[in-house]
Amino acid sequence: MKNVDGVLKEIRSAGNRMTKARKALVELLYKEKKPVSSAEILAKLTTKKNIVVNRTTVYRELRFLLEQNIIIHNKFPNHRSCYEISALHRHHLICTQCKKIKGIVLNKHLEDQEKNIYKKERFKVFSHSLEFYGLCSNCLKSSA
Amino acid sequence: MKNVDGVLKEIRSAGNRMTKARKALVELLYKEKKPVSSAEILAKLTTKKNIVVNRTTVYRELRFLLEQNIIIHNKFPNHRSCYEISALHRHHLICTQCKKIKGIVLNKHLEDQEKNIYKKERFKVFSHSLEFYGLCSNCLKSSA
DNA sequence: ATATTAATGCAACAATGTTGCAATATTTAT
DNA sequence: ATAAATATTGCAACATTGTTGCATTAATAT
Repeated sequence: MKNVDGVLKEIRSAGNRMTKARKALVELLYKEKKPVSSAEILAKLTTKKNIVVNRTTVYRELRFLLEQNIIIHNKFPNHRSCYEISALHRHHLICTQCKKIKGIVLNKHLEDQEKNIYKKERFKVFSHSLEFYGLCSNCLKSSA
Repeated sequence: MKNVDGVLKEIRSAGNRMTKARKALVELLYKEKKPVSSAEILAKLTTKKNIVVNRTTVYRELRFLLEQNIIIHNKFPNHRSCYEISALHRHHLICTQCKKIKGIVLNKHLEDQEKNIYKKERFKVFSHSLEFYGLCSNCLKSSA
């Protein structure tokens, strides 16, 4: 699993420029370790990194990172569109009340499923997403 | 598993009116048996059902059906927002090339996982989504 | 230090979804 | 079958998320 510096180096050696926005965005997403929305990214870049970037730039940067497969794009129901470092991707627990997202690790069962799917359906799986929706321990308490 | 008429009856007995748009939309989604986007719904209502409805009405109707838990809202990466009858919900195979979506049935393994998640994380799961992304048999052929 | 060109900001646009309000249609009761 | 009550509709205007063209600016190789 690549770390921040590895990814930054890789971007450079692929012939891409290292701008402050690009660097800050990758670092931010690595620090967050979970899906973050474009609006949150925009806000956190200015507050936490003191970097003022245009909305357009953020979207262009996100698209760039998506094309490089450095990040992935998550869309959850009743949630804003989110982006996260693909190397840090896990399955998610998504609280439908407070909207918090937490990554979890599951066992290897899904990989067997993917093989079965090819046998049965002739559909070649390249990736999957698995999300659980419900109430986190905090919201469970407050709703009790 | 409820059928179209059961659902329509249930809507009525809960004190809601049965308009042609509402009826047509539920019937359409039952017929499709898979996630459909708002734009597709709008188009198919006019072409297949000969019913002209405003965009606003479609969205309001979708929200109504969501609140009644009759449909669910799916958002897949690189895909339009989709809606499907919750009773017909399955896991999906999503072709990243032709964008076609197919429902599949998986075994019961996930339910055990949900119990484990509560034990480990104190997160109470109410629903989940599991999607596989890849190439369908057609697109596999044409890309070979 | 300079030339090259990738990345940026701005304004304008596109797609999807929401809201207020007056008009209309579906019910329920008569 | 008709009228009263109110849920639903259409329209226009707006919000959010994301994209595009174009002139300007900044990162890199030499």
